[in-house]
Amino acid sequence: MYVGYVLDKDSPVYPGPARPATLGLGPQAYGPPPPPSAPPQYPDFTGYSHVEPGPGPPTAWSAAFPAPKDDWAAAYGPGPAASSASPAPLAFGPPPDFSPVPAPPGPGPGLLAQPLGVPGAPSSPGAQRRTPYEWMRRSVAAGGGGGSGKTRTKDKYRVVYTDHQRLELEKEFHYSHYITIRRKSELAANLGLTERQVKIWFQNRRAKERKVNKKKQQQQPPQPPPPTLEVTPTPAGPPLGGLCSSSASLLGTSSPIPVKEEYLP
DNA sequence: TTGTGTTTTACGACCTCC
DNA sequence: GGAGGTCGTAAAACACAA
Repeated sequence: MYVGYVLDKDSPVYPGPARPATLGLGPQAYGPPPPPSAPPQYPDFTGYSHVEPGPGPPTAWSAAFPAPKDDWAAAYGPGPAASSASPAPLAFGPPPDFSPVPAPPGPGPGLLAQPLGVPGAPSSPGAQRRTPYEWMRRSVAAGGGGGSGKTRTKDKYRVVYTDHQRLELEKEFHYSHYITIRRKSELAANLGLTERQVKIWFQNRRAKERKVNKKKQQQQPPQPPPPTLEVTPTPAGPPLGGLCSSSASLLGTSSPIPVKEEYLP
């Protein structure tokens, strides 16, 4: 959907493999559909401990992508095996405005200051409390399954993404709930995933977001509907309609959607 | 150790848009 | 027709209580 739009607008967006940090674009402006991303909307996004693979000893990151998926290799071509050889995944970092949540106190600057775990031991086995970010502690599980190319028709159809894969996906999702084609390609290449996986991850992530918001709404006491609700025109059907409807619930704001700079003429 | 509940990948069906 | 959207669901992975 909106392929042409995205493609047309996509080419000049990212001159390099990474989103230019100098763009200074807000989350709301990224992506053709109205990204329902707004800093206050993600109280559960408490920041990520960005485990930088860096030049240090190899972590689960490099071991998680031994080879491109067999059954996807034909459809998607050779996988980005270089993802394990270069720190490219980290070439794109959160934009300067990507700091909706105050970084927890601790060493290191910025959003990702809180250490996920010791590099090389990203699973924090000592952690007892089950947090919403439990996935941050279990990257090792993906070492055997990550990128193994199992499908539902095979013996093991589900793989577990590494912490770093999820981290980058979450960062991208936090930046925009809808990913452009170009960003999807970049992300897939950088993370050693297929574009299909990235797309499905975003779909599932949006579903999760809707589920969480729905639960929150159910937990909140019933509130009288706003007086303007009945006159609010319903946009076209899905995906825009569903998108907007979900976005409305997500955003809860009536502020006009700013047009991202890159999409301006 | 096992049972149970939750979360995470992955897919299919169906829809809209170009 | 193809792409991607939501929605529902299957099943693996995981956490936790008993």
